[in-house]
Amino acid sequence: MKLSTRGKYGLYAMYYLARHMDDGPQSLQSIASVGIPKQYLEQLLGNLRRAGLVGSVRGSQGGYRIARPPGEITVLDVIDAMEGPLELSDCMTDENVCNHSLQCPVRHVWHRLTDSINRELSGITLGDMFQQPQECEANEHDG
Amino acid sequence: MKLSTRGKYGLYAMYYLARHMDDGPQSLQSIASVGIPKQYLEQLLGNLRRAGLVGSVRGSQGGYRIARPPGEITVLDVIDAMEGPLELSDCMTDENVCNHSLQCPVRHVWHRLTDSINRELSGITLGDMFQQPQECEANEHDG
DNA sequence: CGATACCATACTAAATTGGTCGGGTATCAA
DNA sequence: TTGATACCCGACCAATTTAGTATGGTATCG
Repeated sequence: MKLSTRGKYGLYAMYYLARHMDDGPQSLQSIASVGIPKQYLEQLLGNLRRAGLVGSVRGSQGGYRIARPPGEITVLDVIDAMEGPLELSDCMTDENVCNHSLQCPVRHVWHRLTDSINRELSGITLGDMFQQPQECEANEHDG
Repeated sequence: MKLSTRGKYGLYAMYYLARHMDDGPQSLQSIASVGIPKQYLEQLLGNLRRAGLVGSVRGSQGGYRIARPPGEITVLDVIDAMEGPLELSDCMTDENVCNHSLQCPVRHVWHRLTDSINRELSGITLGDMFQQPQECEANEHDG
């Protein structure tokens, strides 16, 4: 069971924008400098923009900025935008995959797990992440 | 964010074996009858066997049986056996992916989420699942 | 010995992941 | 108006994973 790197990259990017929210629009180049492939990040920022989490300014001196205060954006918002909504199994959303859905004990477990994950992630905002003060690189450097 | 069907199938199989623990070894055929492709399930049961969650009896009249009482097997045991241990990101296990791992706010979020998931899943046993009494088919039928 | 049933490995098609590429469009500044 | 900057967008790609299939083997019972 793994998350894709999209969630991680998206969270890095949002955290970066949260920390630079008073510095004007941040270029893709500068956001990518934490260690994310630039053209890949561009796609990911498109998702964040369409989800309403960041705004963008085109043209020279343009870039991205966070759309709401860091305390009003949760980690769940970011992960949902990057990886799509949490759907542990088809039987959670597709009514006719299973003919006893509502009584299914497996489905019941999935439901509990879904709630638990959503509760945890919606309880952490980008602002909360500032409690852990250090910057972080997205991937390896030598040294 | 999705789980593979392996976790679901594995949980179906374990639940079935838990309910038939006093009926002697259950053949692959009979376990598969809840709606899991037989040869695929065979692989999955191999994982459960190697994880020590089920025992098998070869030969005629053989089959699989649950290795411990249902109250002593958690959903986490099953999911771990089927999908491998929960590893949300490489940076959780690989020390040199990120050079500021311990201070990384993203890593901190991943850590909280990992704990939350493991806590939830280890708090549910196969025995607990009997509280939801109905059998359930693993996939679609007509009707 | 032969039917039953588990064991093991290899193979496959389709989907997903983690990018890359190439060309567009908006904006600013000279 | 032109050119540089920088976002926008869809297509493409290799590698991996997923969800099975196929095939042959091995153990056990009767």
